[in-house]
Amino acid sequence: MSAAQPHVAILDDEPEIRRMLSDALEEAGFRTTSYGRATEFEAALKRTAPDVCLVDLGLPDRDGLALVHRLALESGAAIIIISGRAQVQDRVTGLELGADDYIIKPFDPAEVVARIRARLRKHRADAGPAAQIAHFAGWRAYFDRYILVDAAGTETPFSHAEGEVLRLFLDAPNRLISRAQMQESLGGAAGESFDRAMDVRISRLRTKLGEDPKNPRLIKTIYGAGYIFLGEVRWA
Amino acid sequence: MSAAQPHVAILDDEPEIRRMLSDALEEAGFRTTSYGRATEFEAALKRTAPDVCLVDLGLPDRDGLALVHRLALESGAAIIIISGRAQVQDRVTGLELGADDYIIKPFDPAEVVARIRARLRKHRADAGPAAQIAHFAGWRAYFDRYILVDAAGTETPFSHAEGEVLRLFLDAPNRLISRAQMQESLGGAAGESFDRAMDVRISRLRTKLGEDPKNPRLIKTIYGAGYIFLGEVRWA
DNA sequence: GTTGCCTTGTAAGAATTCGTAAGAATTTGG
DNA sequence: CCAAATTCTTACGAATTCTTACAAGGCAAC
Repeated sequence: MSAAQPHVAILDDEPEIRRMLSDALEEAGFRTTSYGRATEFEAALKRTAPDVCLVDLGLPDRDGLALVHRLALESGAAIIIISGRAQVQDRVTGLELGADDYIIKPFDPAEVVARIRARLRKHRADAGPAAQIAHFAGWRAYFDRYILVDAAGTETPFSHAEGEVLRLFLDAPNRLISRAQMQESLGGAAGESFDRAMDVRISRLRTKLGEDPKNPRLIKTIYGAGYIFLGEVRWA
Repeated sequence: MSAAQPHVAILDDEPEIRRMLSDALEEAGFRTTSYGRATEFEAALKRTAPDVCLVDLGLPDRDGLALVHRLALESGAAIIIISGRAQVQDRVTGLELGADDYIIKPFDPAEVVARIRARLRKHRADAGPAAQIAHFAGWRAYFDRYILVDAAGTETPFSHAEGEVLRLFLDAPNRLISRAQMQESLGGAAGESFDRAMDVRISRLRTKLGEDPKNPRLIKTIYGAGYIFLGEVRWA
């Protein structure tokens, strides 16, 4: 896969549609090349290897499905069919022949972008799942390694239970989280375990974050309502 | 990925739809498990790792999109949303949150099958033919010769049982693997053999990898949840 | 066939994690 | 300022997991 700007190749015989797609895709941060005929397209494939191919089936100069089939076998790119043929049978055969997705005309460019992103994301994820790291208030939380790192670089391990609470906070900073919400998000089954278990989890988490019990700066208690995590959080 | 029969997990609150999907999928050669509630589904995920998850967004007991998001981060499975909400915006957010595909109700089972196949096909193609050599954290593991080689070139043999565990880890690095999942992937028969056998395998593997028991850097224990293998893995 | 080495599972004691209980501290309302 | 409710923290115990030790089984060399 190309580095920063994934390359999307567009094959459609209608210039308007090519234009619409390339505009939307470039705005979304992709590099695009467009072709109106299958022969041009195939010639270009010999020079460059796009990450994604958007192929319209209704081509004047070649059978679209055959082209898709060849692409699927020979190219490593993700192949997305765009077609006016909306029958289920069309979609099934397109997918069976090797397409990775099938979008029906008329389409919304936003959905095309989202589907392309989904394909690329999975591609990348297979190489190695993105590390889940959160930065906040001088801390870094590595959820895959279960450690906290402070500004000085000191590592502090945290347990799974503590990590669940921390993740909940970091996913919704500066927002009140009621005790009931926590129970539901974490404990799973409702109302079983003792309320105090949650307190203890939070208490232990606060200790590891070096909070002053008298004056917590990160995890604040809202008496009678719940908790709130203060600070700016950046996920990487 | 599981061997011959890929495993598809179905989460939908309507029994009729579950039935229709599982029938179609099993006829197509998949193994299926069905769940009507998110809690059941999540509990099952701790025991087994499906290859594909079909998730209905209209769940009674949990926010479907939040569930999809968590799945995308924590599970290696392909995630396909099935939903009655047909707006483009719904589809875009679903895909942005980590879904690999979005199918609108009412759907044709044949298309669902085709889309699942498309996901699995790409998955497998990326994985390529079973590689025999893995590089990670300065080590090289030669699975065909049952040998570990460290950065200095020193060779350490490992046994078949140890190799099974190691391969499981290297196939899904930086991802939590529950004890139950390991049993299913390795032990074959469910629940018979003593739990401790797995511990001992891991313990021996850790020893060969020169792990510090107090502070393991490669194979981490997540109390009550399972194990996680840390590091970048490259197969050759 | 026997010996010896290697692999694997089982058992038992040690260590870690997490939930519970109980007393202390804090906040709210009057 | 006092009483009641809520929350915090410490200590303890149950459950889970780690490691070491030992025994059973397999395989190769002799």
